[in-house]
Amino acid sequence: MNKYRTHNCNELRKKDVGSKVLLSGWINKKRDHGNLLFIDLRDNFGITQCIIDKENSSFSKLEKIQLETVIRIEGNVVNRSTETINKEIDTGEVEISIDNFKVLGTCQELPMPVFSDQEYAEEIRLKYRFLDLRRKKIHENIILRSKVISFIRNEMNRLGFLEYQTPILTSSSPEGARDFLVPSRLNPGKFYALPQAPQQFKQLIMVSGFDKYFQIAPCFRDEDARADRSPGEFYQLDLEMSFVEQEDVFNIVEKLLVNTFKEFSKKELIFDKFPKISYKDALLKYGTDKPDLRNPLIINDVTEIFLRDDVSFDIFKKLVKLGSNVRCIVTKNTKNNPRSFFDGIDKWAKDQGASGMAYFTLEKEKSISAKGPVGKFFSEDSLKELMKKTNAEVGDSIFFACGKLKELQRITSLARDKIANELKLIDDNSFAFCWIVDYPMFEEDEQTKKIKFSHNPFSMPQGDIDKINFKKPLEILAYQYDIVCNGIELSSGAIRNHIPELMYKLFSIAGYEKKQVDEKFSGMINALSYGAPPHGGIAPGIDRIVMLLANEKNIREVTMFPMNQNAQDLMMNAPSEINEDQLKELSLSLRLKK
RNA sequence: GGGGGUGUAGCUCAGUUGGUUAGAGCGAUCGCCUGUCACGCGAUAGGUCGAGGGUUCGAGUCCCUUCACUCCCGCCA
Repeated sequence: MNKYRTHNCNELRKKDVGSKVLLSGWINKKRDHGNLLFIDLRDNFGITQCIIDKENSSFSKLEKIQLETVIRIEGNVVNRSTETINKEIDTGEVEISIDNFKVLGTCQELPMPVFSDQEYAEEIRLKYRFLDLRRKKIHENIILRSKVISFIRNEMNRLGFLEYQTPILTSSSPEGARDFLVPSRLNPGKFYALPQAPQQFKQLIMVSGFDKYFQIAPCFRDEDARADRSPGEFYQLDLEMSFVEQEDVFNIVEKLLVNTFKEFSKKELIFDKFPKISYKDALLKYGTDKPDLRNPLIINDVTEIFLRDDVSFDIFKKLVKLGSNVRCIVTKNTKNNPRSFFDGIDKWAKDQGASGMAYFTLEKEKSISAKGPVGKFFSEDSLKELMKKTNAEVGDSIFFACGKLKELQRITSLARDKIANELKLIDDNSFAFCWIVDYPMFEEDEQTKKIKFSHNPFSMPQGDIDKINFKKPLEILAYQYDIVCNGIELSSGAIRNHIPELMYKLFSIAGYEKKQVDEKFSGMINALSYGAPPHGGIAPGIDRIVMLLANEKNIREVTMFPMNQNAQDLMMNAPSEINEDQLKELSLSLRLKK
């Protein structure tokens, strides 16, 4: 018999009454009645109430013991009387009458309570993460994460994928995020980079003939954190397939995600078959390439209305002449909303750095008119035209924003969320997935005006290769796609370019000479020259999937040992200084800014 | 790099227009209590009001600087 326990803390039931048991766990809570003491003993599995009275010689020792001390309890399982049954816990019909106990791990006064639903400052949670992780919600999140990963592994195997590991110490790549660098002792002055993703390796795996690859892969990017973005490291379900087209990847990933989300969440999936939205359409209708499709509001471009002579809204008209656009959001049947709702949106838009949002409500008595501060500037004809363009009806309201395209997209996208939240149009009990497709291969760098890759340089351009017009690179679309769920970007992927000549051609447009490509991507370009299969893949973010399933807004709530926003591990004190000998061995010297 | 928010007891927070000795709940310590499950009751200890400077007769409160945490922008193929 194990010397610590015969049962865990969630095991004992009515049928066990009368048996002698050993339980080990943490003291979750004590209720001391002076002559009678209740102890809630907790472990990973649950809670069991234990009880001892003054007759017992251990009573006074147990009475003094700190919460969160680890003890072993020896006692008898006894029935609880009907009125003392606790339905909140699985073991609530019984309790342990304590014979004796033993301290297995002492506990000092706690820096933060474990048994509490209170929220704590992250600083203290991260410093004492081992205490924080004992708390119910986050403990369950981490277990969920494990189960999700294990489920995904099984599904991938079932779908014919095999898991292969790829190197953690690899080479720095010029495109993309900032690399984490690791100095090489054996090669003074040279550095490894931690992989931003196993992108090149998974393509090499395809060239090596393995057909279907996946990996729950750690990825490292030295970029600033966000609520949904860990600094430093995160995990992707990295996958790649040979001899596939875009649709083949879509079919596999849709199946996988639908199964995973149905397995682990009770929320409704609005679409089993994910709608496909082109990048261009997404920016117009939603102002962003990661739209929340639970939100029914749609953005319309109505710039043309402001070129009409019977519209006299001069502020917008002037801006339109100077190259601005006007876009609007229609809210259904909001004619009776209070003035404060409309002004609130306008004020909010100003707080977001926009020049505000104009609005009016469509009304009809004898003729159609617009009611609101700027309503008088619109003729009935122009209103009819507007209604036709936007599907607005009498009783609806329209919010307008005017600006240069990028800024306009930003503010209308935010406004779409804001207005929908105000009107409670978003059903939080559902998941809305979509594909964003047809990303442009290239884009213009706003500052340098140079052409650069807009996403992944290894993506395959769309269309017949012989007919691609390289003279107009900004018009070339790529077989590049993203998955978005509830406004969160879950993954991006592509059909890859496996043709070396085409690769050189595309890199030359982005300003790389053949020699540079050979140097920087020698492994890849070399491999593509020795018989590469057409291939493609995608890499859904594991942390974000678990975040959605756990209904959390912050990625640290589903990460066991996260770093803080400044990329520091407060528990392990990383990063830390290293000594002179270590530096010397690596042929490094520090040049710190003062 | 930039913008917003927060910082008061071990933890979560209150603290009015600048005005006497900075408070509460939880936790800790001590005492009382035999059926609780957020047990109850009483007492005690516990404070560089993030730090530095300034204004003032007087600063937790106003001003300046700075630090930490957090959210956002930039960044993240």
